[in-house]
Amino acid sequence: MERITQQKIAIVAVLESAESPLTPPEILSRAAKAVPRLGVATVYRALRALRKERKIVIVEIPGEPPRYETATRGHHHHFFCNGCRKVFEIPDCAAKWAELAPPNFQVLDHEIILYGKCPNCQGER
Amino acid sequence: MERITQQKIAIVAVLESAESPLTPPEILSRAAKAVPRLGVATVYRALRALRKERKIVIVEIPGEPPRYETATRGHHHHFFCNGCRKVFEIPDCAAKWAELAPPNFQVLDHEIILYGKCPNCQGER
DNA sequence: GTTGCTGCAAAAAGTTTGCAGGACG
DNA sequence: CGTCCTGCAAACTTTTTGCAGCAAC
Repeated sequence: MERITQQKIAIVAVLESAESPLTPPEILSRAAKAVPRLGVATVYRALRALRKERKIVIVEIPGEPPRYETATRGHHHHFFCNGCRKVFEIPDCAAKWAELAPPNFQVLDHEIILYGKCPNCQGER
Repeated sequence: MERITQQKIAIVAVLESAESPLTPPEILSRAAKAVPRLGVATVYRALRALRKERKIVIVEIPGEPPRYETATRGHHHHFFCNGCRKVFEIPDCAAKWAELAPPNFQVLDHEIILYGKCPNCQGER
């Protein structure tokens, strides 16, 4: 049903070797090194397909363009640096967020984003 | 510097009387009842101005279009119902999220979103 | 050899901007 | 009455779609 193409291979490889989540244009320019004639449409189609296969995950931070990362990192959340505008991973998530919801609300999932300054950006701006 | 216009008055009134955060098209159609010739551009410009004045706040939920709500509700977070796709307010936020960040990261703000089923949508789908 | 995937270009959706005229203070 | 704001249309940005040819199985 789903074919394994050079384009998808390249996109997954790019995300695997990325130090942080990437935007579609970033993915395109990096993957184009392996597949020169790669186009935007293919990137978007591949991202959608890979997401459906649960191979990658979308990272959406308010006010920022959508980014993507591999799904091989397990459950975690993100820290967004207001200085360098990079996304960092927050390793674990010890919590019972369900308790925050009002009674009778069934909590199935959650998303947490922290904002601040990463070690390199403290004291600036 | 900032003028008080009929358009902004109408937009704020719409958001004040809204039961949940609204998208720009929703704001436009509701505010147009008070200001018939209201256009999209004005809505976007007013939303930006009101946001700069800290009168309203943007609510961004991954996979959903941006929504806006009045800033008069104090610090809180949101619950997104996977059934009816409506946004609910989570009253308070008892937290020490700062502890989640890795050492040397300075946490200045945070965002939490819960996903699940609201009371009306449980048992469906 | 099929059939799904790709690349290109055009289209859609959402948001921003330029400009002439009108409303606010 | 000067200036900021508005409405309209056009421009932009980001993502999606149509279609002929190509590549995966």
